Amino acid sequence: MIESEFKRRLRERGLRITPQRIFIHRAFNELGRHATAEEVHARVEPWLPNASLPTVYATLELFEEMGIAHRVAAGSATALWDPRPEAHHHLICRSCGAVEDLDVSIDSFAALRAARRRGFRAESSELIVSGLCQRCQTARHGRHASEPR
Amino acid sequence: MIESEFKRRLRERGLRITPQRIFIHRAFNELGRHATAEEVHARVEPWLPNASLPTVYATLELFEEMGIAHRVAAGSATALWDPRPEAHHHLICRSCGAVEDLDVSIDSFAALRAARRRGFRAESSELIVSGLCQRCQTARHGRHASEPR
DNA sequence: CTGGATGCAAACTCTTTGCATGCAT
DNA sequence: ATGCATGCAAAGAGTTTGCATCCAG
Repeated sequence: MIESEFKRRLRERGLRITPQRIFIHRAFNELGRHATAEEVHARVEPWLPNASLPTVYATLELFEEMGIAHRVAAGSATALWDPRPEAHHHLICRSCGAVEDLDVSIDSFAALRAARRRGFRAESSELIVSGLCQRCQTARHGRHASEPR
Repeated sequence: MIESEFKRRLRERGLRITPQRIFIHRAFNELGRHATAEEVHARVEPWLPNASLPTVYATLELFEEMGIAHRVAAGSATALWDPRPEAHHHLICRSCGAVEDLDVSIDSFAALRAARRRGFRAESSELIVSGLCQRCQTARHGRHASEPR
């Protein structure tokens, strides 16, 4: 989402347009894919040296409410936010925790209908494929040391 | 999985058959669905008052390696382990964090094939549908207080 | 016996909260 | 001027690690 549109939507909601929100939005867009709060924070730092991590968290939550960001269901790993508007899915390595995008389309119509029947208001759906990434397959016993989980 | 089979598979791997492993396995099976480590631990307590939470964690991880349990990708919520062997999917309320099973079948063949093409060894796939559960839809602004996230 | 498994306590990471200050409106 | 948003610090939750002890094989 472009910046002017973002500002307009903030105004619509009666929310303040602050430098933090603007720069966090910019950093988030530039990062492109499933970024952690930490990564967003690091990217904002050069522009706003005093920006705090709690503000980044609050702003990412705001983005989620606005539909700009989507928190990726990444198992026990660190929370990831994904800025892509198009539907897509994720591969998650159960050994090292790496997350990759998967650009295939999945027919989740039956699932969404079943959800609605149960009184659940579905907003998005995402396929999580878990297994072992290429690196972890070759590493002994499926887990290479010196890697984040 | 029945207990004798479980013991056999432990032996196969050269792992010890300890009371903790037996009772955690039993508790996990009896709980049935997406249980937290805490819940498993509470269930084991009457049988083994000194069982520790770290042991429960270690054992659930072991179950996952053995293919007995599956860690549910539940966003930022507390980790859940699911004992069901059959493929199924989950509804996750973005407001209160509740997780429900969804028994529909999804054709994820294209996704699994795409994963394999990328060198990823897929072991399981799960559709995560996020949105608002019935309770949170009626609660004001989509979030009822006094509920776990 | 022997080393893998456990219990305990403590550390660690990520995320959220409380509160005084500041700034967008 | 007004009160929402921020920064800082600290708390909180969940999970993992280190190490001495114990017990299954």
